[in-house]
Amino acid sequence: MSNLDYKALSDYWSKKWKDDGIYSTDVTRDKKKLFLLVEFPYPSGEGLHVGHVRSYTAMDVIARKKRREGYEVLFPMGYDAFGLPAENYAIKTGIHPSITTRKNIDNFERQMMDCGFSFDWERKFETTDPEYYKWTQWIFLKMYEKGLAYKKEMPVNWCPKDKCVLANEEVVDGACERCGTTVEKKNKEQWMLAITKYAERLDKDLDDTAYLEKIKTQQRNWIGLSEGSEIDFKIKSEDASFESSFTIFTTRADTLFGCTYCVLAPEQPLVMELLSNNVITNSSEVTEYKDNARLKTDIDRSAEGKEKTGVKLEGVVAINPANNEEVPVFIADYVLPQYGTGAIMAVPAHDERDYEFAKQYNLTIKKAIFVDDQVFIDLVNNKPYCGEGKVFEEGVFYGLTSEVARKKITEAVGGKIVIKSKLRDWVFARQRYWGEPIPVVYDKDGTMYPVAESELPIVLPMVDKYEPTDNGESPLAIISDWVNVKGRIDSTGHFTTDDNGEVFRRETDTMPQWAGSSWYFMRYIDPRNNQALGDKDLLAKWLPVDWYNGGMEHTTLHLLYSRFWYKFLFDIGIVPTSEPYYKRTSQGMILGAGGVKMSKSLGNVVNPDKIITEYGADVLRVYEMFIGPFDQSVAWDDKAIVGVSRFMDKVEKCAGKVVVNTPSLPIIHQTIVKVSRDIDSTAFNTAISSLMICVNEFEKKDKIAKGDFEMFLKILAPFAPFITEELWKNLGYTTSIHTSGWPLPDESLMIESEVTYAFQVAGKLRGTFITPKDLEEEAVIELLKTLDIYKKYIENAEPKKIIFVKNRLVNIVL
RNA sequence: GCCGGAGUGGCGGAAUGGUAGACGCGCGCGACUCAAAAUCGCGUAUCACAAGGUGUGUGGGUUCAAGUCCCACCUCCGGCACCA
Repeated sequence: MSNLDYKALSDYWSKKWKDDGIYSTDVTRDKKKLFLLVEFPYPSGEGLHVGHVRSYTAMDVIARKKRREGYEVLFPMGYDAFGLPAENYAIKTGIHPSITTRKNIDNFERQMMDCGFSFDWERKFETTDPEYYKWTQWIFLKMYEKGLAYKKEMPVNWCPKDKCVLANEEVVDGACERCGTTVEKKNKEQWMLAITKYAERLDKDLDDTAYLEKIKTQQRNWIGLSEGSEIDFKIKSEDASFESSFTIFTTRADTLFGCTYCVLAPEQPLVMELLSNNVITNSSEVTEYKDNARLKTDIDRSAEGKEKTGVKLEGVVAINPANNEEVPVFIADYVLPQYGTGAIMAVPAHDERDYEFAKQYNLTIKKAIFVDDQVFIDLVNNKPYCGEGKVFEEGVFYGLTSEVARKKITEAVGGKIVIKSKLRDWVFARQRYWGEPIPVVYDKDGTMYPVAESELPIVLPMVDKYEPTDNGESPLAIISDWVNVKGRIDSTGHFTTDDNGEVFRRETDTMPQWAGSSWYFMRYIDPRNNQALGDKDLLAKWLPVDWYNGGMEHTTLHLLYSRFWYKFLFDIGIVPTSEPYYKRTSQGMILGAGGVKMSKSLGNVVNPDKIITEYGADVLRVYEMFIGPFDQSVAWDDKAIVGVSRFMDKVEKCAGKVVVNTPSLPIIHQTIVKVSRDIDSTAFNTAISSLMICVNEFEKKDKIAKGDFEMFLKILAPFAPFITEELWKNLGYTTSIHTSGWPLPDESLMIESEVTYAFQVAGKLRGTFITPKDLEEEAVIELLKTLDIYKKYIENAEPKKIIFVKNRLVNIVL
């Protein structure tokens, strides 16, 4: 066991580093900048998770190395402190969320200090600070000004337990992401952010980033761009007394000739129009189906899976613009109102879903495409042919490939090529207390006005009750001296408070938790600025973030949302680039023993405090870096920690063998090369492995050169900041190891004088032999021929071919 | 169904096309000890007494040489999913 008192070590050095400010960033300094970011935590009552430690240690290692390579590194930390758990806790206990949050933050901070992360704590802030959310509200106002924030009556996802509206992204398999309650549909007037306006850029601009490929792919899938055609269909009553039209969206305009019916989403406005014009002869049936669809939750609607339902609109027909054929029109809930135009042309011969529906309702199936006999074969086999082909219809399009036909046919029928996205606008409001107030007011007629910038921040008032009201309004709604505010509307249409003015009513919805985290990284650059969200020159200098590491679970929500906000801020001239993060990486999850998810119910959650108490923070850090490939999920293994603990003990022991006058070993120079390269490529596990190999070599020696050991400590320091600092001090240094230069290997000392060759016969390994390094082929073969292994396998046979790879192998083909 | 990622000892995992299993855990034997723990040393893919053979999910292929490259599959994990 070690002689070191880890607790005392960590307390001493944490304080010293803080006092000396060795990790603080001078953002104005004229040095090469590097902005490294990790996701700031939500300060839950559970405290720091070993998953946080994995992510934070990894970037801490990078930060420590880069500082010592001469970069001005910005590596900050803060807290994403608004959110439901604190509020739900308040409902249960009556304790104000700010109190719970404060307590949790203090605990998180203590834990992060214990871990020795080299954050610049001077830049810390919380999203719940009014000086911070002032700027969250300010961004909202700017979005409102540009028409990107708007209110809309719409069916929203409603969690009956949390009494709260959820974003689509927060609904997982039809249930509330947080509490698992089945989500209901409810019509509400909602604040929305028009993220869909940025869909194309959010996809395209990924090209300019260095995100991990899987992160790009996941974002692209989520955004779901597809290029297709919008084509108008006429619709009329059978007696031609009524005429109208609708637009369909299709990616397969090449199959337009195979359209044998059309389908509208039940929610399509045209359906209402047809009903109110009394042109549908089975209106009661249609109305019933429509009402049913509206009540269904998304999960009911899709859970029916393969069974498709729909109702024919009797009394009307649509006209296929390609051939002027009359086709029937249906409403069916397999057509989604929010995607495309909420209306489709159905081509059962070439689309799975249309085919299935056509079979069910006995509709005509007409082929529009051929590929040799494939289409025929498929249709006989009871399945549609959904691939590409050539146009089958006689006439000007005959024989055109799908790709060409899509354009030509779209053109011919007066349609247009468009790009659609699966993305929906972001529901940007919660009827809850613990969030940023939305900075708008309403007059007595209900007309809405944004507040003037000078009014910001709109501070969240203290309340006594946190329970949302039964009609789903925020508890803020009953704080009358906050909700009702006297003021006037200025010449620009903005509200300012004025005791002599009229009474207005504040918006009582608050922003979702994603708001504060959508721009937090920018604030670190200039965290105390009260004139702007950040000094323009400093933002220009420090943005974008060079490297952002975080969890895969944030790929489609936080990452997308923050990219959207950032692009908006770019458009209004606040930030210098259109992408916020240059590089994005993601650590794998840490699972419990046996590879199952850590959870309280399974009782397999590892508390970092416990590990630190038992082994010290250095061991925890090194273990988490050694545990497995950084980007892969790994199972926690209590037993394996002792290996790391032994390693640290060996390092300490080696310190006792340090002498001045003994030659440098090649291994240390090789290790410097390996560790440097591995840190840069996030191969932390192999970096630790090579450090272990190096110590094992040291151990075998009676004496270790002081220079060698110093270099060793220097490259171990990013991983194990406490012990290395202590041993460094013991070597007689008075300045921190963490401010020392990153060591460079001595190439001339790095090279071993001998190499081991593999000896192969016809590709099979038959032995090894040792030669001086860098011998030429002739000399090596010469030497080989004198050896027993050569005589044994080759004897007097004449080699057909000799493969020689210098310093590696000789392969003799007979 | 679509899109990603991964399959290597008892386990976590290493391997610019060039000695597969580094490093660590575990296990076995030994040293130290009255004893145990800790520590140190040696060993540890597999079949075989041995010579030698076989081995990186499966089947093919390219190559002097394949865990690595190519083709066809299988399994597991993650994401998306009636997206027209």
